[in-house]
Amino acid sequence: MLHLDYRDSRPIYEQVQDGLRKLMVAGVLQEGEKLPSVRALAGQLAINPNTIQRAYEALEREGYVYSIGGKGSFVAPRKEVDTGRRDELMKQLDTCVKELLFLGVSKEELLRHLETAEGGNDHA
Amino acid sequence: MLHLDYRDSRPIYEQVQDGLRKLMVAGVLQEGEKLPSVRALAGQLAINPNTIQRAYEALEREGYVYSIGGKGSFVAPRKEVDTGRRDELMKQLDTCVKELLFLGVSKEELLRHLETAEGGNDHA
Amino acid sequence: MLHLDYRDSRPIYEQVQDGLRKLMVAGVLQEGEKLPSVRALAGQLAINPNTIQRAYEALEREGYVYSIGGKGSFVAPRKEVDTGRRDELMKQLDTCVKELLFLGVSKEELLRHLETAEGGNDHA
Amino acid sequence: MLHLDYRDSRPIYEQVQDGLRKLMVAGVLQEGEKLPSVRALAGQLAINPNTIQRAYEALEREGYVYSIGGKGSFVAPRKEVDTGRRDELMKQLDTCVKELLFLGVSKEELLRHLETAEGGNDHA
DNA sequence: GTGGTCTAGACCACG
DNA sequence: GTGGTCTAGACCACA
Repeated sequence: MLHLDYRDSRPIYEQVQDGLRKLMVAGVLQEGEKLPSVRALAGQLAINPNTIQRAYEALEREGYVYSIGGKGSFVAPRKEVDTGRRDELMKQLDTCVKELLFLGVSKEELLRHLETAEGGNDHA
Repeated sequence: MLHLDYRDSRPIYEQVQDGLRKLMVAGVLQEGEKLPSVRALAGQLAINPNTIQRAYEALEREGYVYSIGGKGSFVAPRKEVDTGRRDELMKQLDTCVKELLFLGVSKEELLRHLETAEGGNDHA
Repeated sequence: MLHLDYRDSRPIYEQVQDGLRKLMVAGVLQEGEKLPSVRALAGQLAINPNTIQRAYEALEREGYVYSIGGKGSFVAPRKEVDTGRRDELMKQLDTCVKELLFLGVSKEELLRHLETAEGGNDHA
Repeated sequence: MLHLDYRDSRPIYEQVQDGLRKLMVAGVLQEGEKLPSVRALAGQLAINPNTIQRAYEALEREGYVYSIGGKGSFVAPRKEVDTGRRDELMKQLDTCVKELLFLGVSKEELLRHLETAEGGNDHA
């Protein structure tokens, strides 16, 4: 379910964080749904529980997840995601597009990509 | 010319790498143009030459720059930029757009952003 | 009457404790008034009676509440609130104000805030 | 320099975080000044470096501190402290004042406290 | 049983 | 030498 690459320079906890975020964005993990327990996911990915914990904490700070001690961690309503996250993504989008245009990708191809991207989440 | 932020969490060599790449994307550094020598740039930015060297090497691996032993480093034709770089950017764009849509940003707003982004490079 | 947020990081018993204290401070629960029984409140909030019990005990330690075995818990006269509580609040106020001033909030703004805050309790 | 209370319910890393923040607010640690290294402070307080690290991370997220890998952690300019921190303090101030008034502390005494509080930082 | 905290000790990237 | 990451294993508060 979650892909880890130990040769990647990005830390493991960040890969877990990004992977889980993607699952939520894709709708695989739905609002209110319980994430695997820290220990369970750690076992499944064969990494240390502390590392998973760290990923969960980061997601909680982003507003993607909320944790209830003794109960588990759950997918938060998307409305509660930190607005700073949106700004960050916008900036990233900008840099990305500029370089792609520079590299010769046509605006049409980018637009086509935008259309394709929208599948995967059924805006409640 | 190049802005370094020592308080940024990103390592210096990466800031140099990204900064130079942006200059090339923006057309400030044009194809075939010679980059400043490692020692010159290091002196100008008051940092260790090793750090500059590392940035140049990374840009060369990306295909943005080519080196001629004893002559220096030069801006490569954009056609020679590693295709992996383009793919990576495309993937990043995709992830970015998906998450933004998920967060409630309208497709119209994204399109508007796309139009705005294209300014800055006036090439064929 | 009492708002519980299961997604809050604060434990439930503390939310109950703070919630009841606020009701007393606001004058909704008046001196001598009987608090709901542990079992009744637990039922109403759909939580474990132990959790309510713990909140009541904490309020009693603070002096906000006194219990009469077999009769229930009652709102204490405000004069009987533990002086330690007052000192603690004073210290907290101090720290708070110092940091706000440090962060550039003007003394005038703080005073304005002070005036606004006093509404809500109409006692001698 | 920093007081730790193991019997306090608040976690150690939070006590360290609050303690350092107070030192910065009081002007004991000035803008740009280097904080003790993670290991040094850990040794001095006789606690684990990871715990200190966590406090530093939290302060960095608040904007009170910035870290440069391999160099150390430094006091950030106060202008860069997260605005959310200010809001949080304002809310805390409000609750505090309301309860103090309820407990019979006169408005005059609170005002006197406000005047007293301002010593300790020489707004550059 | 869960998340949250803490310890002890290790390795790495950075400059 | 520094901060950053990770592991292994422990204990606690909560409900």
